[in-house]
Amino acid sequence: MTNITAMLTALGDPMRQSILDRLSHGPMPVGQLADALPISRPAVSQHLRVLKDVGLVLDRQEGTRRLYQADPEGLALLRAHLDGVWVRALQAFGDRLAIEEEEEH
Amino acid sequence: MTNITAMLTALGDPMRQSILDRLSHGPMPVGQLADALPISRPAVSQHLRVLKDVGLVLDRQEGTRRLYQADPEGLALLRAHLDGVWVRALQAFGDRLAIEEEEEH
DNA sequence: CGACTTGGTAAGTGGTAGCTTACCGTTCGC
DNA sequence: GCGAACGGTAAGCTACCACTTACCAAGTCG
Repeated sequence: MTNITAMLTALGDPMRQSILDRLSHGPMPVGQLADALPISRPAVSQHLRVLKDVGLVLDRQEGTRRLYQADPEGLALLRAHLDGVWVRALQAFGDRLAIEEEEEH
Repeated sequence: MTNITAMLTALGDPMRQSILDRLSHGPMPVGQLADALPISRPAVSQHLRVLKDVGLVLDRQEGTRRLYQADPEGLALLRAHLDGVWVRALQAFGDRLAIEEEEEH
């Protein structure tokens, strides 16, 4: 299981998508996330754990609070992978069009 | 539920990730996918249905077979979204570094 | 020290996602 | 037309995942 697979699997949950999206705007403590979401604080903690384990989120202690934020490095990896898939799909798509073109004559 | 959310949720399953990855290399019939994967053909059909519903996969009838392939357009949407998240995270990350720099003096 | 804030962990539960087998529809070649 | 190849759908089962409540640990401030 590569990192990318784990990342995509982690992002399979809409709540985690929402959390990562919010954290991409800047650091946020757990409580504040829980206030903005329709789930309990422990649930948010569990989601953050998952996101952290796969490298999509960073955290640091700040007094009694713990600030989480999106990890640009992890996102870069995911982005690069998806880019590869997209490029290949585009290539395959273009190839097919070329073949059809060929067949018309 | 936007398309992007649905796409990410669909990609939450490793088997679907594998399927989309294979389809990015070119069109493939259902049976061939099932042969290459450790699940039954109906299971593959169900996954393809999900991927198609969210716009990540295209299909066309070809005689008795049905060819599936990755949809470059859908992938482009997903790519663009992830790009946005990444850019924001990078921005937020840079901002924080700048503040720390400031505080040192 | 002692109260309060903040958050991670444990245990338990309900819902659902993914799988299988069985069945049926469609297309092609003889 | 008939049989074979190919694939979608139905029904049912199991396992896991997201959630909740309850509890505990750590830091802060009076």
